[in-house]
Amino acid sequence: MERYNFKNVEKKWQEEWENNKEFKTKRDKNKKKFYCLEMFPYPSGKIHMGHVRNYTIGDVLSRYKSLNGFNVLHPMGWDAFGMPAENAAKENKLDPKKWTNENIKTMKTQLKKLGLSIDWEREISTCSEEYYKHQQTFFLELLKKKLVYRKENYVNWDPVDETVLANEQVIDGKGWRSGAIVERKKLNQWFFNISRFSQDLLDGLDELETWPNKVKTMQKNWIGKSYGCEIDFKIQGNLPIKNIKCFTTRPDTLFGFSFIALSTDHEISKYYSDDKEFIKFKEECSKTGTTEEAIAVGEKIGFKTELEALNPLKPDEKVPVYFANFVLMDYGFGAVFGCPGHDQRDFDFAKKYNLEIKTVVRPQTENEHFKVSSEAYSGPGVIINSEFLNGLEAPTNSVLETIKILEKKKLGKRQINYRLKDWGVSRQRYWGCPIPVIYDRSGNAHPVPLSDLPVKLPENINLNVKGNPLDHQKEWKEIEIKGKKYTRETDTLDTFVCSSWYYLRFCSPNEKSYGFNKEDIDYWMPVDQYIGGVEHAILHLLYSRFFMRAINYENKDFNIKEPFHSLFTQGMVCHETYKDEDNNWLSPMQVEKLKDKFVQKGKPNKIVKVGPSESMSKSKKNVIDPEFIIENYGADSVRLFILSDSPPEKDVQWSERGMVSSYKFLQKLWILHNDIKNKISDERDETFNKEFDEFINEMIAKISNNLEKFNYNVIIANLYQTYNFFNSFIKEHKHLKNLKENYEKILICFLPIIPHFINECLNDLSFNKKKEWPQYDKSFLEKQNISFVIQINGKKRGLLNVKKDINENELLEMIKINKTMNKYFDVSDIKRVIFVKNRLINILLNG
RNA sequence: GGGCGAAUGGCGGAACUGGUAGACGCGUUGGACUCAAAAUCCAAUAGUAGCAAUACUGUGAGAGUUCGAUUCUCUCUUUGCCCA
Repeated sequence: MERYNFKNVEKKWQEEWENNKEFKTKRDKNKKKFYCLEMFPYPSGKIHMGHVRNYTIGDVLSRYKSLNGFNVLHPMGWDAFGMPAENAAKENKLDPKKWTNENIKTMKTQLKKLGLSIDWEREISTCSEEYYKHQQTFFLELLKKKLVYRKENYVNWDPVDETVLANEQVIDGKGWRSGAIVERKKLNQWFFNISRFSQDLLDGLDELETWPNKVKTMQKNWIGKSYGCEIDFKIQGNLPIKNIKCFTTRPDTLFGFSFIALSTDHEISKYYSDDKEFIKFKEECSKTGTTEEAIAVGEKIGFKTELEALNPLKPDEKVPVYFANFVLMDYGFGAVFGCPGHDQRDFDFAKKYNLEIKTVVRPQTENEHFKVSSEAYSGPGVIINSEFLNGLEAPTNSVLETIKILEKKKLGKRQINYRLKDWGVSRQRYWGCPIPVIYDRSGNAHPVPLSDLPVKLPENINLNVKGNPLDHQKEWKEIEIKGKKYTRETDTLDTFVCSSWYYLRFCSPNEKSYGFNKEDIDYWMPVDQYIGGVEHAILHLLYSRFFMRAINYENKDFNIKEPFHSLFTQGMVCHETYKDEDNNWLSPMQVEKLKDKFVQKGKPNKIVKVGPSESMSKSKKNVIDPEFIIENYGADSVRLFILSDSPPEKDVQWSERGMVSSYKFLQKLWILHNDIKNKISDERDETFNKEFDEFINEMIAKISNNLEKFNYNVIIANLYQTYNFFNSFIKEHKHLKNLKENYEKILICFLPIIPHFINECLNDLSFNKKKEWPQYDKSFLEKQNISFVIQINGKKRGLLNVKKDINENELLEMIKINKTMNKYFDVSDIKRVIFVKNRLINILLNG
């Protein structure tokens, strides 16, 4: 027998699969389809362990489904536009396209070495013209449906890099690259009208039964539906302003009203456009970021107007009106009524400007003399100091009641508000999908004619310029159509747009005329199982759900709303972190363990500080290179290990030891396989052994069940159990009936996990039937003898091996005469007996 | 501050609808093989007491429901994630 040579075996089967086009998928109406999709990777250079885990999980499922007779679609592609390419290209004076395509090539080779059952003929790349051409068509369709529009909006602006930053690129109010203090800047940008579907996106969540609740809750909170009230405040003062509309979720605290705060963009600001103080104030405001957190944490500042507002419920009461930096124009009407007693932001503001702080809600545990002191009270309670609202339960009844009163008096009306804002898709960057719009001389936007699509990205351009490189491309930017001069839109689309519909493209990767083909979509969609990281729980998944609705909108042909039927979010791959004496990060490759301490490799006196295990990241150097691991241990070993230690939805700890033991286990399995093979060929005069058949059938049932439930770590335990069973039981029994048949069945059970190894074993047994998921025989699951649990007073006192379906009396008689049992009790003391058929008996005694 | 989840040996984790807690792996210990080590194989491994049979304790803490709770309910502690 030869040692198991994973290098030869894996190479052999990967070539075989490729040559036979084993995973090529075609539409087939006679077969049930299964669309398994993992979130496609960003081609950053090399694959990382997170990819290995994600794609192994998907591969196990795909292979399992196809063994079960499904027509499985399991594609792969590249989320290929985006900043890293542009930044890398800038730094190394490269072409982003070339950089990206080279990375794709490398990563594809690496993924293939994992032995994934992917239909590579469907490979797509979002930065290819064939892909973004269709995306531009979609953009124009949405424009036509008025789901895309242009408006001025604030962005995080890095004044040094002259670029827009996403919220997560703003760290402590500074640009992540330049370190410059980020400003608020107004820019004209394109928006997708996602908020039009707020309610529908919320309702749709209920249908997604097989999504993790966690993700659904996150989306729900993100959409942020709130019931509230629009209140019309009467205004007095020397400006031609009669009233100001505010939105509030807490109209019940109106008696605690002590100011109105306006966004600096509120229409009233036009009366102050020449006021130097106001201009200065507005500048000051623009220094606070636009995130909700920045606003909550930042200092609240205000600018007092000459206006006064009247309390609608108490018309003799007048309060000041301010402009304030914590009010944004996007929320409500850009105006809020301030109730410092019960809102922390209002409280901070009132303290600063010495405004009255009234207490109008008391906690249940306090009496009506309760007074808000050091901070606002925003919890539930009872309304006080509010005349006719006193005693109402807040915020439940009190809100409804107040709205009723306001509506009756025509001072306000009930309103629903959503936190979800429209999706700004303009990015001032080169490496993205060009927005297919041109502007005439007066600045009006026009769609690029469909026949002129795609609007291609210019190549070989200088990226080392300030701002958007496309802005500097005169010959690209300025065009002439029918003698009229236009300029192109130089912003490109957010890369989230690309990933919002790629799952449709996989169904028809070669369709030339449109982004997808109707028949393909009808057959393949929706994605049956989507697998990816929980970090995309909100944006990517919400945008994809929006995109389906947007295509669906006013389109009778297209009836799928939810793109992903089931969702599975896998955990991260973690590793300990290491630092040297000077707090520089060290990679695991630079560290070794000497007895119980960690030192730098080859330097026994250089002690290494061991930090907590964290998600693998380049910045902390706690990464393990999958290619290196595959090279040394083989794909099957890696697949086995990455699934074995933790449930897929939880974080997994990378461990060198665990990896090695998975590798060794395969070696042991190969030895066992050869023993069994010899035995099969030796077999004469076969005897039937029930225990053997029972084990196999039970195991198949367990594995099937565990596969359906994503308990992949338990399947590895099942594999070890199976190994142990064969290793002892089979060796002791010479002539077993069904040995070959049962062994083949159980091999197929593990094929999804370690496909190369299992294929090799089956091949070695000259297995040439169609590979199908084994069915188990239920009759073997019901055992004839049962290990009955005997409890006395609820305490387990022993086990009794008895025949199946034994009745209470029979069993009790057996216990009474059983020496090890009857010493625990006196028959006359039996008070009550609880009997659970085929499982347990509990004898309760007096005293 | 709000929402959601989690807590089981030295470690990662099993446990079907409330019914034998700790499957399986790692680690550790002992043994075999070896001049020795590595590798491999065998055995033990929740804790306490005991040579042992066995007994008692035990699923973050405390209560409750139940013949019986890791599982259900309530309170608390710690912790993770998301939002603020």
